[in-house]
Amino acid sequence: MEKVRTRFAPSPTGRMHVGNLRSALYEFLIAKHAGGDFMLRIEDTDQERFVEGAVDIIYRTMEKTGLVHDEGPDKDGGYGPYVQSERMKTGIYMKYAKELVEKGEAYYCFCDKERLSTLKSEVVEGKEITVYDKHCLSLSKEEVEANLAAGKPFVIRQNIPNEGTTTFHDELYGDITVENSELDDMILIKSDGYPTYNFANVVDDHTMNITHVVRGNEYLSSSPKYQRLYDAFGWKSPVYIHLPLITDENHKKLSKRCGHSSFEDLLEQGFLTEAIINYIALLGWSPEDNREIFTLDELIKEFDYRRISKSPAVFDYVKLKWMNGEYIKAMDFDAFYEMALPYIKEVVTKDLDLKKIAAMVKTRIEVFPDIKEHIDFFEALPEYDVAMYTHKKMKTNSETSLEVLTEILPRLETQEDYSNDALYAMLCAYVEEKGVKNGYVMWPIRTAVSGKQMTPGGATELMEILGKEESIARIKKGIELLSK
RNA sequence: GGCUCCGUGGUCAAGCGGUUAAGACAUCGCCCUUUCACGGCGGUAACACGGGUUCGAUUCCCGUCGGAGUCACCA
Repeated sequence: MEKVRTRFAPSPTGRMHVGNLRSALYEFLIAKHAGGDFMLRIEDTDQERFVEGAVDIIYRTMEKTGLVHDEGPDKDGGYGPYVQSERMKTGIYMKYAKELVEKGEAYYCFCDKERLSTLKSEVVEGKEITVYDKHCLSLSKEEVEANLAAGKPFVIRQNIPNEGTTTFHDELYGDITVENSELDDMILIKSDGYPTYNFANVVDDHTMNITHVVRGNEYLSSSPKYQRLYDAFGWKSPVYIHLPLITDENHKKLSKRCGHSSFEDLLEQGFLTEAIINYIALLGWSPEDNREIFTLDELIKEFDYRRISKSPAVFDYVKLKWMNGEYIKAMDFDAFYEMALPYIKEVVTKDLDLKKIAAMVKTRIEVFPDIKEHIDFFEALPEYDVAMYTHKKMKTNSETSLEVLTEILPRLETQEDYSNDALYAMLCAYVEEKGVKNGYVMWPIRTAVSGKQMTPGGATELMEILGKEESIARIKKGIELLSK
């Protein structure tokens, strides 16, 4: 069996779209699962859309996610160049386009924008749809030569007959057949001499020996044209695997507008790379068992592309957050601390034990920015309502709280050891003396010390971090509030 | 609009002719608890519809409806 070769072929036009990243992931997994090679090719044939720095984003993303390529612009494997603009300089696309012209499978077209605009078109949903009328196909060889000699701008179009049908096979979707009359004579070589994506893609995939073409579902409808290209050249077509679309909550193709459509967006929002990869692996694919948490290596082992689903998948931000939380909980503390520190420092400037704060918060957050709302009270006691002292289950209210706080204050003042354990023991002794439930005492103290409904730890844990002086000040403040 | 694809709970999904139709997220309730969270337990919730084929359809076929994608000198 020949070695499996897949490729990730992004265009450097900006951020790494989640859909693209998933394509890269699946391409990587399909190759690696089969012990094959995964290749990176840069498709920069559109000079207008090229964005400076976008190639770096691609490299950075691949490295960060662990999708290491075996071949690429930076790693020659004998099939280079791996950047289409460089490949173009070798004349490869023009050479093959001319071969097609020779065969009558393509032809020169000199129609300008003006003539094209006179073609009958139809406006559907705000989009103008025109079909080229094969006008230049009737040009004689002499006319073509003359136009060329005169330096007239031209494009080369694929020649698709109006009769018959074209069929291609997709591993997931099966055989797909369309009427040739539905297929437009698409442009292969643009007037600037660059190949279109459609053409460069086919030529490159073949010449670079790609065995499995894995791409988004949006290419399904243009695949018959690619198939005709392979047939016209007499090339063996690759195995096609079209991936189901990833949509937003409205079931529309994921777009920048939703705010989390790119890998970088997600990173900025505090997600872990591993969690993102794990999550998107499960968007459109499922393992044989019910497992959901996978490392990249585990995915390589389990990934059977025949289990990729056919229907589109909604990108569920909530579930991603849950998964990210799972990863955070499983994280090594030091690694977590390093990542959490900037978020902690954003709200805590006082000289407190940040490690302890980090440890408290680790199991309670889903994404790093969640940290802020959990710990902001450490910096300064927020304004709070005395109603917070009332808790049905703890059987507490303003009166009982006032009593507890006033009774406990002297003990806190004489208490030397402000460690969690010591404070807890001290309070428990008080609880026993009074013959009440733990919460009856802990609740008002925790409230007074934090001023919050929700905190990342219990009363004594908070006091340990806040320290004696601040804890007492806050208890006094609580007494003051409750006395009113 | 033409063409193509898709159609199991709100979401991701298992299922591949006979099942009490898994599991996860979300949601709800209970328990635990130094509040919340975590954790544990439990609940609500789905085969789009109509015809076939079959002893038997979520599963196969056809149609309807619904959704999406695509129709560029963008990829």
